[in-house]
Amino acid sequence: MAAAILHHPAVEDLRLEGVLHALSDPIRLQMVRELARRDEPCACGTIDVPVSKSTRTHHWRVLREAGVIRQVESGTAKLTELRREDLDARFPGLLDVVLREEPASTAASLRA
Amino acid sequence: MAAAILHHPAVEDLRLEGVLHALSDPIRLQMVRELARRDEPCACGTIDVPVSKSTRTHHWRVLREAGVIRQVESGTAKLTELRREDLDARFPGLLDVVLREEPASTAASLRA
DNA sequence: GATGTTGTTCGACGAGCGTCGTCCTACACT
DNA sequence: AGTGTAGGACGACGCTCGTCGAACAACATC
Repeated sequence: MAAAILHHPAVEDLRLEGVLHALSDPIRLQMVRELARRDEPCACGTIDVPVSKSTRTHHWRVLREAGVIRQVESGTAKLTELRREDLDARFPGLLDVVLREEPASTAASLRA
Repeated sequence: MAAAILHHPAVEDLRLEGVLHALSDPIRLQMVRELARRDEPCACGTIDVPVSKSTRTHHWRVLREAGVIRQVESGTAKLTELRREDLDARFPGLLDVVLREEPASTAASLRA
């Protein structure tokens, strides 16, 4: 791993399409929500999703390159966290929408 | 066209992933923004985007099936409008984020 | 009825995405 | 040193997506 420089887009380079696309996958949405729930940098391996290890790596990269998360290496682990401030600065309200949506709750309450 | 019944998902059936995916394409984003600017049902042919006619039809269908727009036939034309209230009810703030983003403005102002 | 306008349908094509398994690298710990 | 652990790199596979042109359908208008 050799402390490779991980590519993170600058705040002003965040593209709305990219962020929306990154968030439009169920697995990635799950990852982001779990990340938000913890509210502190954590090893990405500790967030489990029903896909293989390499697929997980792929999703983390998509999220990182879209600017949704930030990752820093720490030993063998890779600490991952949401870029809350950056996202809020660039697309105010977007993260709130995504995180407010409880998986299979709002729909049910609307139906009732 | 024979007054075919156009499929529109009910409010409670709107899925966040679907809406995000529908909005993650530059062309569709452009369509939605123009639709919002006009703020009234208008023939979808009057909104021009740099793609062919059939591609346009494709994009309108994606937006409709995701629940972003509503279309009703009127003669040979097809009146199209944003489902503002439905989107605001289901995903409060999302539409605001998408519409606030002026293409190539916020980034520039942040850079300055 | 002939022509024009609006929009759809139907393949087709290339690119990208999500997924996987396997191998590899780097650090940690005994 | 040897073993374990966290994660990446690579190649492959099938599917979906965005795109197009050509042909078609329905209505309007002359």
